[in-house]
Amino acid sequence: MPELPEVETIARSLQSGGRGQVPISGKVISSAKLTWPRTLAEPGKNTFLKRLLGQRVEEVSRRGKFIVIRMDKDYLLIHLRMSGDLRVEVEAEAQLQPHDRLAIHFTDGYRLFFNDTRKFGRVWLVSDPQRILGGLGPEPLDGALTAEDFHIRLASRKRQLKPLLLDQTFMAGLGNIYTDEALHIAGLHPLRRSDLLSSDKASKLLGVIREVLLEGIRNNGASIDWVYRGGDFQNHFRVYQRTGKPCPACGTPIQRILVGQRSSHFCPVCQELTD
DNA sequence: CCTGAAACCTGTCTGC
DNA sequence: TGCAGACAGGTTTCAG
Repeated sequence: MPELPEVETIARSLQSGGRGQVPISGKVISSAKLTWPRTLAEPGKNTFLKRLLGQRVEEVSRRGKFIVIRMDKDYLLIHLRMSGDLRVEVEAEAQLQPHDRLAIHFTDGYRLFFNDTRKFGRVWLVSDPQRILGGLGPEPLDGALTAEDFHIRLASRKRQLKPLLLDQTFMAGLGNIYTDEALHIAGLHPLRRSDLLSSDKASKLLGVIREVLLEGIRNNGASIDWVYRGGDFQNHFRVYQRTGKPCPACGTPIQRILVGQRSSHFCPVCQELTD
């Protein structure tokens, strides 16, 4: 499900509340239940359950599409992949729901549930988060990433734009929705080659990526289908899942093609392959 | 290095 | 109605 804005929304709600969530910082873990063992990337189940006990949650943040839970001894890293979600409930109301894969119990009676219909999500318990997160590309919203840097990074590869933007080692956080939306606003075809973009176009693209991500965060992310409720960005899609509907800029019907096995939605007039 | 296909999963929707 | 097939927010791995 989630891309950067959805993961950011979830991380913020666990850190500071909001979205009907109770913050978990300061809570101490008293036990945990793993109902789908493959959810655990590392360490093994027994070590995981033992090492979690007694750890105090210090801070919840985000890196790329990972939720980063810093505790007093270790880090809990959670990747929601396609259908994962997190929720906090008080003990009196807390019940295992269908597709709950992991429940973490706190000493004050609250519980954190990891729910993941499609079972693609993964959890790591590590002392050094960089070992897992170190390969990620820059954060798109990090001001340290300049337009010039971005242009150089684009030019150093010979890739189709769409798959390159989805590559988390190139840039961390973009997924199928926000990439399609950004390419549309930037007026760039998803199959355009990365190394042939002018520095103006590259600069424009970075600016648009930031706009779209910030718009997503402002709307608490996008809620589609049965997964992840509470977001509103799905009502602002310009091209994503709007095949055949008019382009908001020129009225031409939106087209859908497969690029790297992912649906890509674009306007054939606003996003010409050649320019 | 780049691209495409397959795999990992469950659920929903469409068309015959 | 039933059932096959396509498709869904992501990533990894392998073949060419």
